[in-house]
Amino acid sequence: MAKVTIKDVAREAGVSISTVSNALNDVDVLTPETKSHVLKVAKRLNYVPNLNGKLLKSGKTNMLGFFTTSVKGAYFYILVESMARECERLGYGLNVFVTKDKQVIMSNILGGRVDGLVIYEELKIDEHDIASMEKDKIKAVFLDRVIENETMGSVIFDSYVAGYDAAKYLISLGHKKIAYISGVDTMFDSVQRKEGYLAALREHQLEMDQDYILQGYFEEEASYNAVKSFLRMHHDKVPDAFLAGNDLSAIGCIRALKSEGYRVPEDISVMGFDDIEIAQYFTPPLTTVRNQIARQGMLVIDHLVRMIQRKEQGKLQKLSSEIVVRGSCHIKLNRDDSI
Amino acid sequence: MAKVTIKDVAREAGVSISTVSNALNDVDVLTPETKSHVLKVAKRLNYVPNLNGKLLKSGKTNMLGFFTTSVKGAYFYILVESMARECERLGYGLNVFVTKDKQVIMSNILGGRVDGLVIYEELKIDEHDIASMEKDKIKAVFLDRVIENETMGSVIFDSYVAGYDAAKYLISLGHKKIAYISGVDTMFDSVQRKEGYLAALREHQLEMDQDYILQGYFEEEASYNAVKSFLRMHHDKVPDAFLAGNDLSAIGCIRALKSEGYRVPEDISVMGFDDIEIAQYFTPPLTTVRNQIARQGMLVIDHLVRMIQRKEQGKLQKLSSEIVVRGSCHIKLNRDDSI
DNA sequence: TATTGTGCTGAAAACGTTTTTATGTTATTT
DNA sequence: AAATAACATAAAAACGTTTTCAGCACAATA
Repeated sequence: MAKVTIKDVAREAGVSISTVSNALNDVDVLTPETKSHVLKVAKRLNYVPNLNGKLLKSGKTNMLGFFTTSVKGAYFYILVESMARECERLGYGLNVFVTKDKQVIMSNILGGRVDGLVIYEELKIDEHDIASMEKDKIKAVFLDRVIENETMGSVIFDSYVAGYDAAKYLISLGHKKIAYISGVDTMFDSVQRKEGYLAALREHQLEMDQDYILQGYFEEEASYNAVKSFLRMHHDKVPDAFLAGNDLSAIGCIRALKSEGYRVPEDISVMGFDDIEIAQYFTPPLTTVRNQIARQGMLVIDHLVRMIQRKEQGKLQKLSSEIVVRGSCHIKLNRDDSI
Repeated sequence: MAKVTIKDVAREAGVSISTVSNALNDVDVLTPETKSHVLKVAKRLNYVPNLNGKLLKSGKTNMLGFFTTSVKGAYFYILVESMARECERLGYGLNVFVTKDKQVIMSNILGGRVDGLVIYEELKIDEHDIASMEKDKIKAVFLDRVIENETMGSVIFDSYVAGYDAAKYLISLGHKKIAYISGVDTMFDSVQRKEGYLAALREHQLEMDQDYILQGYFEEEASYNAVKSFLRMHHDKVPDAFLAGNDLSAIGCIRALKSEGYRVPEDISVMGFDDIEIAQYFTPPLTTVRNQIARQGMLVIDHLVRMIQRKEQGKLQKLSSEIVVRGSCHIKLNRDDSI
């Protein structure tokens, strides 16, 4: 690589290195003629500053990093896209690191390649890592973990409220017997959604039959099987509605219901979470709960930049979600129960 | 940021800077005791090497960059995921830059932050940029642009063959009157698909009515409208099959056909391109042509790494695609035309 | 004319590493 | 026992920048 350095430009222009640097960085101390001459030479030589040298000296990268173990799924591309847009607006570059190797991540974080970072968990950044980041005053925002200290914060979805709102919506349609297709019990969001659902039921004094909690593991197939076997075992207590832990579960559920001869939404309402792309194209189009992913991306970058530039403290932000009404739920007019 | 540097470690361990460096980098020249002592001190101080200093000196980053204007859509996450996996296997980190600012991109590329790069076009990297990259011996692989020189190559999908194969498949089902819903005429892939389709028709001496080429712009709505107005204008020559430029167009097409009273696939076959996630969930499930995206990601990284490590030349690789048979096409038994 | 002030530019230090070369010690050979 | 080889460590140079400070013209002041 026959790189042209600042030295070459200096020699070629017949000035010193510092003069070149000043010209390039708009330090207002040079004669207009000197400056324009230097710039002309730099352009002629196709000079591009070496970032490593630059950063080594200045310590600022104007780069934010997003660290994640995966980018699979619509969640990530919406998130990354919105973060990138916000970064651009604020004059930062965004840098996505996809790796499962914690060592790589930590050395990039602490090695000074980015001014701040966004972290999507799963990779077990433990207390010790957090502590050493805190000690070094690393600015970071977490996406699915609650952290709140001097230099680190979180922007998360309030899944409890989401679950609560969803259940409440089904109740408002007149449903009484609402089953839940649970996700993965080790995931925070999954648990929160279920808790929210349970809270809504409790609040309305609806029966909370243990049989009404199925295990769907956030998967279509597992949910299909769970619903199918439930229907066969419990002819006597078919629910009015199913609230599924995510849209895939809802789809599996609907397929199971159809194959057992039920119509959705005429006979039974089904509601999901996430509003995945498929949701609107499915038959029936899925009523679901949508997280404000793009909003999360925007907020996370804003928060990070404020911590960097204005030395603001880290804080916890919770995002509400919105119900997307489509065609998989139906108003239930139930004469005996009406006022 | 109270950063601990190599100097601090040296002082604390009572040895010189170079000894610390050698210990950390496994240069086999130190007494085991010295080495382990230094490592112990380094760990105790929580020392993490500054990457900028490191890179400045060594010139190697062990990082590959992916430069793109957007990551929206399933294509990107499959691609990025597979690139990341391959990078990990080969001992590189992957770094995704999402920006529309060509300046940022060029300065990162030429500024020495990555050892090599993958470029997704749209951002108009012009001949001048390419030339300066070539001069500096930058290693790069392009994803949707044909480049082949000393240090740069491409891995692209052979859309011409894909279009040809798709049309041929429809012909093999017995269809004679095959309409095409065109995409965006300025996009390379779009044009290639259509050319392939036309070639297949020509080869089988099927009629190539200009009216059979509709404009769908790769959009659902536009395709819906195009098909709808076609059907209303040309009752006399309804096609046996539609080949749509992408799956969204196919979906729009099917909706239009249904709303005009045609059944798919019983009356008319419809085929798409891309195999987007929705395709399998749509009713009817879409028969389509799938690109080997994950394969592309793998190949592109391999190629890049071979250019970097083994000084191989850049080359052009074309990826074939595969037909995914689902439920939107039907065998047409046409008595009058059979042998 | 001698002094001070002003405006540009250049020299040199610094950033945190790696790598090359130098130095000093101990072991080996003659 | 002297010369040499082998080894372990230290010192210094280098990577490409930015930045601080010194220096030099020249004009303005006394």
